[in-house]
Amino acid sequence: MPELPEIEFYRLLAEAAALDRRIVGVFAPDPWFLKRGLTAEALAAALTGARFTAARRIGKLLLLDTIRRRRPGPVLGLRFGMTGRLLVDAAAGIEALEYASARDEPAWDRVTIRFADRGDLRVRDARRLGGVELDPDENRLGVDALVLTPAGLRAALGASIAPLKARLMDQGRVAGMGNLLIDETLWRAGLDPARPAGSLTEAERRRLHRYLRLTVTELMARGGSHTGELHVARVRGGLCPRDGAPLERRTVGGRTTYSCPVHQR
DNA sequence: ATTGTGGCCTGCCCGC
DNA sequence: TGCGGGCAGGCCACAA
Repeated sequence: MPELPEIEFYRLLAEAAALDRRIVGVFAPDPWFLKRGLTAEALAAALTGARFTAARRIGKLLLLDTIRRRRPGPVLGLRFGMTGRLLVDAAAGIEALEYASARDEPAWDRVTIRFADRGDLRVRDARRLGGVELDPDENRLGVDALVLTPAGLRAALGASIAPLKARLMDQGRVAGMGNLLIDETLWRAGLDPARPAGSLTEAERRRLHRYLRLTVTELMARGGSHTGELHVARVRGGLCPRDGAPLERRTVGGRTTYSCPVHQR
């Protein structure tokens, strides 16, 4: 599913292929996909005649800045939920998206933004868990996981008694981490996802910070959040790839969680 | 304020 | 072969 690495790929795709092209139309046939009262008409009115000037990302939120007649326009916010993909000129933003259908139906295009040169940018989302909005509140998101500092991590964890995993999933604290990425990170860092977030020692926090950055950047290089070492064993009855112990399968922070009871403490 | 829970949405896969 | 149910999870509303 799209987590930070996938959205960063989408950002790069948009940056490379969607900027500075004049928008001539918007096709948004699914009202459900338009958030915060946005309508297809309002979206078309906001974007027609405009161009994208920059592709930014905070966590899993992709932001496309616009300009029209030299004046800054609204920011287009794209969320991809679990099965969303970004397509520019019908080229896939990412080849194989975990849990996404093997099929690839144009009927799943929830928003299509057409450019004057006949190309287009689309959000294709089978399960409709993503969404589109104008001028999303960027302040609701915490620090992006890729630029999180040790001090930022300490602040994000605080003295909370909530499970470590739940705190890392909270997009208002740390933006960009999803279920797979967090399981992989905590598995590498040797930390129990159910540990109270505030119970980490200074050394453990440092270790978590190091592995968090390491895991995100490495999975980006490997091709996405589903390419981790833990991932292959992330099935019922799976064994820890590090020490061979049967992995524990639990719900932590409301999410199915796999962890190793031997080396994750 | 913090923490936890359930529902949304749909495709897929398993078991009968 | 068809079908029902469980499951996937990012995000949000809501409850305690």
